[in-house]
Amino acid sequence: MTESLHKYINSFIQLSKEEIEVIEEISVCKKIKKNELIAENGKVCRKVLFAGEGYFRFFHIDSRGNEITSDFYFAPSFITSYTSFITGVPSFVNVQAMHDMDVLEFSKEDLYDLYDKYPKFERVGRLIAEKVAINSEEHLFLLLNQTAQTRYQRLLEQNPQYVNTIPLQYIASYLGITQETLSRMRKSIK
Amino acid sequence: MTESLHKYINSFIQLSKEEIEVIEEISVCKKIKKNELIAENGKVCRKVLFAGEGYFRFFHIDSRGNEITSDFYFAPSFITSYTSFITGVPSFVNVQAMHDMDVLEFSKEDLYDLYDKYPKFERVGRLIAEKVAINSEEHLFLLLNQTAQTRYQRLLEQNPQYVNTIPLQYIASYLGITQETLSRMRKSIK
DNA sequence: ATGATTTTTTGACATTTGTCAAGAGTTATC
DNA sequence: GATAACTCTTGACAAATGTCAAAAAATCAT
Repeated sequence: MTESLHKYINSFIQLSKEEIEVIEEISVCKKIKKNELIAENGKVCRKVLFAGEGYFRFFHIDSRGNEITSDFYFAPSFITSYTSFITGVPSFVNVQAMHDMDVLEFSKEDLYDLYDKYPKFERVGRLIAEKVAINSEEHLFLLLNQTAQTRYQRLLEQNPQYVNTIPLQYIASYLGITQETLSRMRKSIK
Repeated sequence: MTESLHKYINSFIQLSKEEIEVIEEISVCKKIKKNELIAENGKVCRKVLFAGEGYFRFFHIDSRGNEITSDFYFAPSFITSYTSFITGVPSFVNVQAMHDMDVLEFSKEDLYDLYDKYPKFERVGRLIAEKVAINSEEHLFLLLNQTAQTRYQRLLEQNPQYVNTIPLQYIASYLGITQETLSRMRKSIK
């Protein structure tokens, strides 16, 4: 598991032996159950997880009581309710694990300590924030510019290993359409 | 102008005299004309601007030749084609000034130098990246969860000083609807 | 395996939104 | 201040998507 984390961090910055040890020290292994919420609407999220495999779903309940899936995060990645973690405001999204899985957990305090003590980790923090920003920007761009059908096909192409296991209703709200429309769309693609 | 920049940076981190001087040294004052593109589709964006007043529009041309406004950025703020600036990939959005205005320009090289030399600026970089991420996340959330009408009213409330001067067509595509639909919506609100 | 639960598909119909075209209003320019 | 260029509104109609209800298919738990 820590193996997977190093590989991930190494994909954007080189860490020394010491730095690897330091981050290992503050990480806590956890087992997460399918459907478990790692961040919850109304609660402040004070931790970040690192997942080496599997994926997470971001969702909330809209004014009419429907669950709306706003995002999927595919491993390897850090996962948190980003806005809540950063600002300390209660999360408006729920973040849900879609599988049983092993993760590494980091507390906000430990992470901010790291930022203070090691400029290198401050940089890691910046790079990850930039990654999140770029990801959201792309998601936004796709939502505004591509039809639901194009976005669905893109999701299929980019995450073939997962997409066919995601319940249709989740994908539909992620695409901003109803389940029925997605079902019909799918049929017409074949 | 630099005055306004310090005030802005100070709103999230305290800078020393030296640090203020350093950032002044690498900033270049520029005059920007209304409608000027500060980042352009297909071109790599290697600079960040700081604007003390006014606002910018992010847009691109969709597959059918229509201009789609994907975002507005209101001063005070740093402005760039974020994804292109960070990744070095050609920008997919155009970023357009909506007024004549004065801005400060920073080159990528100078900024990255600053990151290397001063951990404090590395942190500023992180905080700004986080701000961008949070902003996109919120925009995404609104797009997926609120009706066009709610989003329009929200835009009105949050930026009353600008919204009534933004051409309707820009706002409409930002909301993901047509100009005609927005016009009818507006009528029904009154 | 079998019944229960969940997920997906389908149909009929209502509603929303888009499209196209024309006209009214506004703003800029000479 | 008249003309042109742009922006906004309106109407009639078409197309896309949503809603509700029910059936079919897939999955889960005992």
